[in-house]
Amino acid sequence: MPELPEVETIRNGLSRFVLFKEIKKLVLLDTNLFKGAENDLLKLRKDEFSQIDRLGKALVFSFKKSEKKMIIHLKMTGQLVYFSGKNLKEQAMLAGGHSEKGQNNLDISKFKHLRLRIEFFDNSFLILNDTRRFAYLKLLNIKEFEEVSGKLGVEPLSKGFSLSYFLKILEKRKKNIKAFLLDQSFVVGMGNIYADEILFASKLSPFRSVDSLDLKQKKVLYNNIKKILKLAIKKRGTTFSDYVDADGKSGNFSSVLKVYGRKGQKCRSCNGLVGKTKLVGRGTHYCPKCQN
DNA sequence: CTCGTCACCTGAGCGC
DNA sequence: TGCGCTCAGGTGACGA
Ligand SMILES: [Zn+2]
Repeated sequence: MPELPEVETIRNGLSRFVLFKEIKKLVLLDTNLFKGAENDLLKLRKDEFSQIDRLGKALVFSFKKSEKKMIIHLKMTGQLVYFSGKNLKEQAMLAGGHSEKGQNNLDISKFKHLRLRIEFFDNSFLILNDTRRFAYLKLLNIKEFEEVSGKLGVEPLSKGFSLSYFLKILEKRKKNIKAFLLDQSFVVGMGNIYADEILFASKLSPFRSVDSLDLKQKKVLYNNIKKILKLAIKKRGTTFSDYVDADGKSGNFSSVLKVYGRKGQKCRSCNGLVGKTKLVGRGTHYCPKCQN
């Protein structure tokens, strides 16, 4: 899935294209995506998206008329792609999700796993493509939305994520440190890539438990969570090497990756090799020499 | 509480 | 070519 920096990049991209455009219809192409009543989707006709927010790794669409919130979680392979509707081959705009190799020519025929199409009256449209079909769309009323958001941890780039708060949630826990970073009920937004990168930057072994960290290490970890996520957002995510935004800029964090996906390659900080193991159910990349 | 495992799905890559 | 296996950016349920 896109992790926090990717979702933030998607949010920014989409906000430039789909806000305050009159919605024609939402065409559900895979009932796996949305389990609610399809009639609720039809009710959005002639409404408009008024705002797009990010909640952890999910996108939250608000409407001009409807009180409901539309939540889209892209999970592992979901993509949101905007098409202007004028020239399918040239004016498509990858506004989100993982880009795949050879996908820089965004002809719609390249998207083989369409799950949703949101059509606007000006003939532009947004598609949701998702190979593995883990992505979901939910339409929630305010109460349901607050229930969902209430279960999530703090936003790491918000004011609420203070050092003292971080130290507090680390207290009295024996959880594995990587499992802690991945657990969305403590701090949202980190996934497998950034957890590995943040632990490397902090010179902390992914095998450590939370209660083994001293104060200095906790501070370093805290600072790196913010630093790495901010840098990744600045680079517009790890998975956007083919992405070109409205200004024609492309960017990617993948060139900055230190350990993720670099098994067997030379560590960027020492002369050792990047190792890989399975930890808390996930492939985990680390440098055994640099991280203790 | 914390961990491991499985499930949800599909496709890519690799060894044979 | 094809088969079987492992792996993949996420998350939730279940049992030890
Ligand atoms: Zn190293």
